[in-house]
Amino acid sequence: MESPTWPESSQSNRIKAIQELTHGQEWTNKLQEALWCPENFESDPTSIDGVLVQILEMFEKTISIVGTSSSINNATFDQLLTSDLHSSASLGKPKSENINETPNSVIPVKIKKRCVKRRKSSWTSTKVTSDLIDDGHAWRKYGQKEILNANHQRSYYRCTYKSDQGCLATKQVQMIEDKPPKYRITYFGNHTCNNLQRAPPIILDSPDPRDESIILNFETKELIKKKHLHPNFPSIKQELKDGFPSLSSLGGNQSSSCNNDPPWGSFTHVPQVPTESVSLMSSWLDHEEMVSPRAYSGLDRGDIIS
DNA sequence: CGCATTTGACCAGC
DNA sequence: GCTGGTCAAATGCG
Repeated sequence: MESPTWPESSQSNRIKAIQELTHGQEWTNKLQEALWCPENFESDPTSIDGVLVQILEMFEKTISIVGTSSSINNATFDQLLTSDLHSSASLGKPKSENINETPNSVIPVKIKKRCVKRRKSSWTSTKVTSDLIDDGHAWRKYGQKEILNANHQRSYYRCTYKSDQGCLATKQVQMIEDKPPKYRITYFGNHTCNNLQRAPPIILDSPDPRDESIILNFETKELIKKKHLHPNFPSIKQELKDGFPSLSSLGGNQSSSCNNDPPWGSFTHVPQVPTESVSLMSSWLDHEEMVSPRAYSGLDRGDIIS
């Protein structure tokens, strides 16, 4: 993404924002170290809380800085957020639809069904989890495939509101281990659909429910100690087929939210004693084009695509 | 009847 | 040509 043009009056704000983001990156690295090498923090577990607080403060400062900048109004910001989505949406249109714009061409459905455009580079987030819990979004399964060198099939999900609101968010669920069950969940794209309900927090792989964990609430900036799964989580139907559970309940016909937050909604759950690899903040912080103050501020961007 | 899932086929990228 | 991602008809379910 090309960097926006910043008027001189906003140049200082830009510098401040970059400084805050740089600090945030440092704190995120510390958090990553805490997740991957918890033994380094055993002597002072509260330091993890401190790191989280620092990250939250970074977000708050950056949001306020950018928010006061007159160089980017809402329309520009929305355009920056969705430009790639719009382009990919147009690219992803079935070939037949484009052809239909040409009056003289009539293609039999069976001959040329569609034009499948693969995503090239979009916002992604990957996590490994042993719990197939609801991530707060409504997903519809649209495919399942055997993957080479994988013991289990991979399931493909897209946002339920894709047809309604053009939301292009998708995710893939791949079982990578049987015992204990372990799944790699990869999210693609940001939710652009508009759903008023908030997403419940995502629980990142906490195989042992007795584990004491922290919920990071991006809205209230509260650190919530928890002992159990979030009460809002529905129980997961364990419909096993070929050793792979149906994720229908995970996808959520329940009161799921489909707002424009990152897939983990407004909460991020950080196990204090991670037992599995987690690629979370670092993965989406790497995609600078997706780092958006409004994405964190919980503002509704549902009217971006209509 | 409407919506979600299943599954074979199609298609792009490598 | 192979592989993975997506489509869409068929099917199932509430």
